[in-house]
Amino acid sequence: MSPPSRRPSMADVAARAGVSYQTVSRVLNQPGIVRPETRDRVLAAIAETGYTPNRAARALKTTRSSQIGLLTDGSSLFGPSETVTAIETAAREAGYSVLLTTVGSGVADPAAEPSPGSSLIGSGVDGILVVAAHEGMQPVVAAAASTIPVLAVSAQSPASSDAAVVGVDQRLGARSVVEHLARTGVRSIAHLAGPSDWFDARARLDGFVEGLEGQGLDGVATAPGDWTPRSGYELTRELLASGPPQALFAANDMMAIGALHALHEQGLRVPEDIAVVGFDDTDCAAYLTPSLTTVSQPFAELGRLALHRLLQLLEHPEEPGPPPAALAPRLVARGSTRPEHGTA
Amino acid sequence: MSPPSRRPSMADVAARAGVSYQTVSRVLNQPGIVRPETRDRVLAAIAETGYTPNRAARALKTTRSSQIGLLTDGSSLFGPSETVTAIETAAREAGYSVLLTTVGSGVADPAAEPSPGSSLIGSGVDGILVVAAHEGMQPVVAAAASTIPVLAVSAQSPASSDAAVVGVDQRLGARSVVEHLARTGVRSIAHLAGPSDWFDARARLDGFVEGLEGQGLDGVATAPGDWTPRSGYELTRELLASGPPQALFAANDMMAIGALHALHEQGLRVPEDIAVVGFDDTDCAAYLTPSLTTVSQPFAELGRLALHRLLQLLEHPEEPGPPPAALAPRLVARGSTRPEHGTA
DNA sequence: CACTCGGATGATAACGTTCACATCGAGGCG
DNA sequence: CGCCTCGATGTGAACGTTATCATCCGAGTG
Repeated sequence: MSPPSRRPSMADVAARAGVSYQTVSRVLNQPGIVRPETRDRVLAAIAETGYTPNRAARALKTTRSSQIGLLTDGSSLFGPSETVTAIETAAREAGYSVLLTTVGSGVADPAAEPSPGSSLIGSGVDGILVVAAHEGMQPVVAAAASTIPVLAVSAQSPASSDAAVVGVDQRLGARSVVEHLARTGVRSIAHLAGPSDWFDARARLDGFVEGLEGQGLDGVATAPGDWTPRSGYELTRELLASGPPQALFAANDMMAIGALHALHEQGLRVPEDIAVVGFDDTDCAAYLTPSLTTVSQPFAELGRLALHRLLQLLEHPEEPGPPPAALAPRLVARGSTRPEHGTA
Repeated sequence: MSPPSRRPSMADVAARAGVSYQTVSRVLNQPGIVRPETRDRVLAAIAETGYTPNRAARALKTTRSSQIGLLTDGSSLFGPSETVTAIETAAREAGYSVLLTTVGSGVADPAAEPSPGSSLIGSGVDGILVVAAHEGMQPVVAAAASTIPVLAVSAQSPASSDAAVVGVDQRLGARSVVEHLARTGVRSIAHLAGPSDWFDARARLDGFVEGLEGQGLDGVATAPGDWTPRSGYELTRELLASGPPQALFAANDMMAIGALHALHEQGLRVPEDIAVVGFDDTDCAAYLTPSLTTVSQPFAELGRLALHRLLQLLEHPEEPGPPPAALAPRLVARGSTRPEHGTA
C-alpha cells in the first residue's frame, strides 16, 4: 500500500526495464558493454524510479568504500581549513567521499579510550589523509598505516616514515623570510616559534636557523607558542623585556597579530622601529595596520595534490609511489617590513 | 600461506572462540544476554584477531549507516569551522561518523552536474546537518529533506521549513550592537552588510534595522559584501566618500578588519572619530589595534546542540521534534567603541 | 515424573551489490 | 551444413552482518 517505503534497488529498476539486475549493474559500471537500446531503457528506468546505488552493498562486495578519512586538528586554523576544502572538492570529483575526524592537539593522553583514529580505521575508509600533522596524531597514523595507505600533508615525515608525505616547503619559506629581512637591512631577528609538537612549526624553526646562518645574522627563538594571537602577544611582551630585536618573525599570521598588538602597546612603530613577518597569508593579512608581510602557501593546490597522490596509492598499490613532494611557498612583502635595498 | 590477507570477520572470531558467529554478534550488540564466560572468551578472541566490525555489512543489513552528512560552505570562515569541529566531536562520542561536503557560495548554477548534495544523499547518510546556510544550499536541502532528516544550523529556516533549525539569535546580536553603540552616544550607524544570500547575514541586517527603530537612531546599510576583509575595505571607502557616520557595524570581524584599514588610510581615529563593531569574536579580534568590539557566539555549544537534535530526529522519528532553538550571543565591548555612559 | 518454561546458543535467511560462469543467438569458416 | 567464436544477457554465489526462528539444556511445578 505504501509504494516507496523502501529505497528502490537494482531489482526494481530491472523489473521496470524488463532486464535482469545484472544488466542494470553493467549499465552503471561498464556502460560500453551493453547494447545502446537496452542501456537507454535501463537509464530511463533509473530516472523513473529515482534509483541511487546502495553504497553499503557495493562496499561490502567490493571491499572498497570509496571513502577517505581526513584526520585534522580540531582548532580552526586557516591553512588546514583551506586545504580541507580543496581535498573535499577534489575527492568528490574523483567519486570519493570524505570522512572528517578531528584530533585535539591538547596533551590528551595518546591512548585515550574512544580514540579518534581507531574509529576512522574501523569505519572502513580506503585511505587516510593527515592534514595538520602533529605528534598527537602519531599513534593514529602508526596504527592505520599498517592497514591502509596513509598520506601526510605536512612539512616532514612524522618521525619514522609510516606515511608518505606531501607538503609545502616550510624551511624554504622561513629562509626566504630571513633573506627578505636581511635585504631590508635587518641584522637581528627573533622568531616567535609555533608549537613544538607540530611538524610544520619545527620546519619553520629549522628554516629560520638555516637562514640566520646563511645570512650571518643574529637571532633567537622564543619558547613555543600555540598559533594563537594571545601567545604571540605574550611571547612578544617577554621578548621586549630584554630589549627589542630589529625584526620579529612569527610562526603564523595569528601570532603576528598578537605581536603587532604588543608592539603597539609599547609604543614601537612597525616597520620603522621593528619589522614584523607572519606566515600563511591569511585573508586579513593584507588589511592589518600595517599590512603584514607574510609567506603565502598554495593550500588549494596542496589539497588537490595530496588527494591525487593518495588516490594513486589506492588505485595502483603495486607502484612504489612518488617521492615526497614539496610545493614552494611565496614571500609577500607588505607594509610591516621596510622596502628591500636596491641591490645586495 | 598469507594469514592476514583479509580483514578478520565474525566467523574468524567465532572459530577462535569456539562459538557460532551469531554469538559474536550478540556479544557486540547485546552483551547482557550472553553468558559471562562465553562473553569473555569471545572478547579475548576479538582482541587476539584484531577484529573490527565491517560497517558496510552492518549498514547493508540495518539500513542505517551511522554516518551523518555535513553540508558546509567552502570558504574558510571562522564560525563554521568552530561549529564543524564541535559537531564532529559530539558525533564521534555518539558513535557516528561525519561525511563532509562543501558547496561553494559562488553563483554556480544551482543545478550543477555532479551536485555536491546529491552525492551526499546517495552516499547513504542517516541525516544531514547544514552548517553555513545560504541560498546555494537550497536545492540540496530540498532534495534531501524528503528522504532523510535535515537540520539547519542557521539563523532562520531556509525559505520554506524543509528543515528544522538550530541557531544563534543573530537578530538579537545585531540589536545588542546598536544598543551598545547608542549607549556610547552614537546617533548614526552604517552597516556593512554580509552577502544577501546567507541567512545569517540577512538576520543581522534585520536586527540592525530593528535596533535602529528601537533606539530611534539614524542608519544606513551598504550593498552586500562577501565576508572578506577586502569587501569591508571597499564598502567602507565608498561609504566615506559621502561623509562618515559615527559608527560602523560590520557583518563579521573580517569585514571589520577591512573597515579599520580603510579608516586608518583616511586618517580617521577609532573610536574617537568613528566606532567600529564586528561580529563573531574571532580569535584575533581582541588583538587588533584597536581591539575590536564584537559579538561572541557560542559556536561549540551550537555544534553540540545541533548534533544532539539531529540524533533525536534520527532515533525517535515519531516524536514531533523540538521547536526551533536559538542560542544567545554576547556582546563583547572592547577598544574600537567608546565606553558606555553611566546611565541612559 | 512428565510437562512446561526460560535462558543460552546455533542455524537459516536476507540486505543489495558485484564477480564468475552459463546461456543464447548470430555470424564466419572449413 | 555443422562447429567454433564472440557479443549480449541471465543465473548463481558470495561479501559480513543482523533478524527470526529453532534447538538444547536445566530447573521449576503440579
